[in-house]
Amino acid sequence: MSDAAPLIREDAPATGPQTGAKFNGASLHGEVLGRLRDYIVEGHLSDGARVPERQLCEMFGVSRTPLREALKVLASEGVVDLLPNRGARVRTLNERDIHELFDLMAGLEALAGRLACESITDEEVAEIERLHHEMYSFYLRRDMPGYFEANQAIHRLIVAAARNNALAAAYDGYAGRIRRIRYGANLARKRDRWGEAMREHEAILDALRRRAGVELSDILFIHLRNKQVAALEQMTEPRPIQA
Amino acid sequence: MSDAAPLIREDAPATGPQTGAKFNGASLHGEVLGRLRDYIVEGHLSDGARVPERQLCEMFGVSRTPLREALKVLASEGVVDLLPNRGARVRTLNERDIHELFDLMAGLEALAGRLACESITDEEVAEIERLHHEMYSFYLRRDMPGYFEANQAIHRLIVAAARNNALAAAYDGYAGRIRRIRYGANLARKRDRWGEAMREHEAILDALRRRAGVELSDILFIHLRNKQVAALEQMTEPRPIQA
DNA sequence: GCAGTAAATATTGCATTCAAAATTTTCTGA
DNA sequence: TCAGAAAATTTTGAATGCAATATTTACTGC
Repeated sequence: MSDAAPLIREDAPATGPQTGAKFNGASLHGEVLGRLRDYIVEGHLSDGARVPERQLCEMFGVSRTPLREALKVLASEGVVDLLPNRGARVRTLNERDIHELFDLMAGLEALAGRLACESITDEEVAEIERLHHEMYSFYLRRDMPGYFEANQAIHRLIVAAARNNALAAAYDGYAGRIRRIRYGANLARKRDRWGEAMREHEAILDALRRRAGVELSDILFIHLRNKQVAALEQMTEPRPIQA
Repeated sequence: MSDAAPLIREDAPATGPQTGAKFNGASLHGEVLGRLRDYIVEGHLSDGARVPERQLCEMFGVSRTPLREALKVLASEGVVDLLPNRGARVRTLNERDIHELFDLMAGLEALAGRLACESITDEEVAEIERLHHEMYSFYLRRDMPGYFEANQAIHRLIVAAARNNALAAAYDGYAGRIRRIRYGANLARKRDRWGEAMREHEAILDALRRRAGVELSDILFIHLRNKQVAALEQMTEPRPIQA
């Protein structure tokens, strides 16, 4: 099992390098949390499978303590379920969960839009306008990845303009959980839905320019609801995400 | 060190009895999490004070492992901050934090109202009506605690009627964090604000009856914004909560 | 064969241990 | 007396140990 040396963990499998700046590397717990969340959200432990504690420890090159701490946090985030004396199980999102999360995100973005109108600067609006035009040209060129990126950037800017860290944190958290589904939804974007989305974005930009908070809020909600429909269609139709 | 008997831990200080049914007693971690969160949110560790790990362990009668697991979760909830190698610090809510949380709650309730209108049953509306009238009579009698209770119940029912567990979980989480401030806000409710709140509640009920989602959403948001103003006034005016 | 049970194994939850910080206390020399 | 350094102490972060519970495997009687 364990030979003597490896405590130093410089040889730990794939721990150091690829971690980038993304995870809180200050503590093992922080790093393991980030990596494990990604690992699970990315679907590597698909299905309601038992989370193999020991195995993950070896994989991350840490002891069970920080791993288990990370699991508690993931449980509180709803990423895994904790069964008494039976460990953690991956909580796979069923259609209803996705529906709920999309609605919640829609509500958060609607809120962000409303708040943003209260304090967004002309410069920020200009930046969003710029991104909007960029996105539009991606649309004309049928460049999905580019479009997706610009789209995300706009939504992020709106959330940032809301000047509410608690909201931003909540938004990021949920966005992380459904990012795979969102991406899938965009991949399968049908031509007509795409055009519709562009038109909605026109309305978003317009409301933002006028600082029409309530209106923007409503448009954003509907916009995300429509995206949800597309995502759910994509989810059920082709294949259940992981075959 | 360990003689045979004491593992049973029936003599653990103040662990068993007062735990009530509130916390997830299935695991020590779950119980400690609930109790520690309460302990902190109730203000027993006020100010940005260092969280005394050892002391809390004794107090809860557990080892550091479950306590530290709980701390990680509380950190992810924003209740404490984790300083590398320097432990956890109570994160005290400044005025801005409270403003942010109130706005976020307002957004969540606005969402709940909108969703509720999509699927609330006549029975549920009737129950809310009943509570509304109850609340009104508390208002007439100037019975603050009773009013507060009925008020909370109405808001909870609206969230429940949204049929969105993710939303409900988020709502409960944030509500827990600011419950002390909310209570304070209600205690200090000025006569005129109270009457205003009642009128807003009339409008809420009316919109709910008509299943006017967008309208209800807007009323709820404004209602909570007004409550926020009252809360912040109360917060800054009298004294900073803990002397 | 195979349902049902008992032994063997693995996993879990928590306590304990230990090295590396951080903090506090004690010393030192103006 | 007191600023600054050194030593002692405490606290932290993480690994390891251990009893209790689950799970798997091996066995028994049909």
